[in-house]
Amino acid sequence: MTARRGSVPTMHDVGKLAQVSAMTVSRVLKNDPGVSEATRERVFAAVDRLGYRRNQTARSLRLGGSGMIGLVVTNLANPFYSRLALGVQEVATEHGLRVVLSNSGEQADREPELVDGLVDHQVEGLIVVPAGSRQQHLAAAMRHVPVVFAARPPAGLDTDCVLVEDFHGAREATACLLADGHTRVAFLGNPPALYTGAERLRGFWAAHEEVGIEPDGTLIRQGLTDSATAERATLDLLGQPDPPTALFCTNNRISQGAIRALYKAGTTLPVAGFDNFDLSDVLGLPLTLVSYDADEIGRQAARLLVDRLEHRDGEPPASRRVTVPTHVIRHGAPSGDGPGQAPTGA
Amino acid sequence: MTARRGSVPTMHDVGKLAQVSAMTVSRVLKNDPGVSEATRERVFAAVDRLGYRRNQTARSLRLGGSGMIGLVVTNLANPFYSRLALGVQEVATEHGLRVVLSNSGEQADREPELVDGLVDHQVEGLIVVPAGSRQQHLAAAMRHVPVVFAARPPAGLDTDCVLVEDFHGAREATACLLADGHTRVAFLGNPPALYTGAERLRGFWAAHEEVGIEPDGTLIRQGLTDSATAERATLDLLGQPDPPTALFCTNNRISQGAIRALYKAGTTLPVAGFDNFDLSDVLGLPLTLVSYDADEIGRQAARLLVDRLEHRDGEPPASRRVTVPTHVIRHGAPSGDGPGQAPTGA
DNA sequence: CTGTTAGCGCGTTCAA
DNA sequence: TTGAACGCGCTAACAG
Repeated sequence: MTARRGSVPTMHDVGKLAQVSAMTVSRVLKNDPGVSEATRERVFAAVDRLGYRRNQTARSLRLGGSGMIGLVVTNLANPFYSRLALGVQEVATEHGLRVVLSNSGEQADREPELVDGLVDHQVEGLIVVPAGSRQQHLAAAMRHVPVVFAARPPAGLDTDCVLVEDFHGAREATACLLADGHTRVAFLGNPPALYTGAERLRGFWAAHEEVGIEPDGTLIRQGLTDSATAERATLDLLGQPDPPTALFCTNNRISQGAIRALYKAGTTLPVAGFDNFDLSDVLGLPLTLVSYDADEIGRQAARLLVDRLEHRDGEPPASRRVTVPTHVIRHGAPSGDGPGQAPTGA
Repeated sequence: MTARRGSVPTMHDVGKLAQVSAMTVSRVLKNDPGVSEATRERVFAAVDRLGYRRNQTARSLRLGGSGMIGLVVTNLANPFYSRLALGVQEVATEHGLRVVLSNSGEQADREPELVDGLVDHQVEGLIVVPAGSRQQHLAAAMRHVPVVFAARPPAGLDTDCVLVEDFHGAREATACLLADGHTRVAFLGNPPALYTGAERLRGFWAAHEEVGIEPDGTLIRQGLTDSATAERATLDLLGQPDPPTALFCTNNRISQGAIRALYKAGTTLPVAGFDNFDLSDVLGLPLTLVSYDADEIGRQAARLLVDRLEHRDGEPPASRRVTVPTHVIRHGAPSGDGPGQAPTGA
């Protein structure tokens, strides 16, 4: 019952069994109307009997299209990217496309081979969350297939991309803390070389300027890459002579690290951060989160890509930039007005 | 700079530019020793100039192997499965294999087409987390390629599979609650039709038997499918005349739903559950979690598959069943012996 | 309604 | 050291 070697049936085999040519089998399987009902049935019977399945590789070669698109993400273990991947899958499936997924593990140097490999496999297009700022390999890939950027913009490449409102979201969340009277808000950020890191810092800064406060340089920590580094940075900040009274974190992992640090230190501080995460509503902490639909980033990226694939033969449309909106969610401490979530807008 | 239509260069094009035959290009790209250094260089130059990439589809057709394996999971949004997918990726990459990922969304009826589609795409093998108990389509797929089951066992199919210690883990965690003196432990479980659901209930029951307690039927809720249903079930239990004094949850989503219910109800109850999850250590709840390495399930499954692929031509080895170990983690309430995690084995 | 021819891009086999 | 012929499995275009 396991895979029988040397036995994979071909159209020819099916045809022989059904007493027709391979061509007729092809027609039946394609639902070509010009086939008599009698032969149709014979063919289907033979297909069933042999367990025949069309060889999509051969079809791709003949038809010139693999029916696959490639997706490269930086870290599938981050719910953000798995949601993004689901969004891509959803739209791809609607269009009869299969998704080949690669994970760069945030190692920028691994990305080129992943991208090249996907191109070799004849994917018809690519959606990429670029891991680094070097993007020549993506330029090269664009000579073969359309490429859509997700979550981070292209650097000097003319192509579609889907972003979230990084600046706006960071500004808005920071403004919430400032409006609550905080004047010493710490910034816990990912590497500034990353677009999102830079952009969210800009938003943080802008919010301060709007209320006429200069952020204290000693409260700014950048280059945090995961929950553990964020935890250490937070503990460090708490131990400073003049510690912060609130925190702003640029992504979910950093927020979680900061929260863990506060927990271990036995302290509570208002925390704002980019990205919502599981159980954020039951932590009993004053939490201000920049939330958005990660699936939607994937869906939009897939739509842009599909659109380009469908207009392959005409003039390529001008490159587009889509932005997915953010909104701020506030969770209160349980001591506030009850344990429920405090709904909030801007 | 975008994909130039009608321009994808072939080996022939490269050969023309390098003034050799396509065959020689093929040899150069394959690192075939029998090529003069001079021509090698000319060929590589031409490859660079044209941005040539071998057509993997054509190679697959000729060589009879796509270099891809298929992975079907039920819910990529669940960190458990994205970790599993990462584990698969890791091992696949080591062996030069690419992973094509499909998400069944826990809809058992969608699974057959996903599996068939992957087979059509000439994947060399499949790793499947089966969504339902109907598995004929998987039997059919096994006629084409080896199939490894992950997280849930095959039903009447003779093939490899990787499981976690469902029974053992559930028994152990439940035993912890019972050892703490609880006699009314509620069971919040996923559908009993799922192997994991049944198995974990068995473990729950066994732990009770071992201390001579008969579980109260009114405290057993099965068929929970997500965090929301678990939350409702928990609230319902809490409102019963004779409510539970502790909870056992069969997976991460159910645990989270239960925790949310407790939070909303303003109550605290010891919770035990299968699967670890982010921030479980900072909730300040008495939490007993059955933890294990989800990546490892993927890695082991991939190893089993690769092993079969490598022995394709010999007699297929007898089917194997691998089990990934679990261990119990206990987090204390902050009122206990300090806010840190209480490390525990047992 | 059905079959034959040809070729998608590549690599194995054989010959030069 | 290099090239020509052939075929992997399938299907568009043309017979019949």
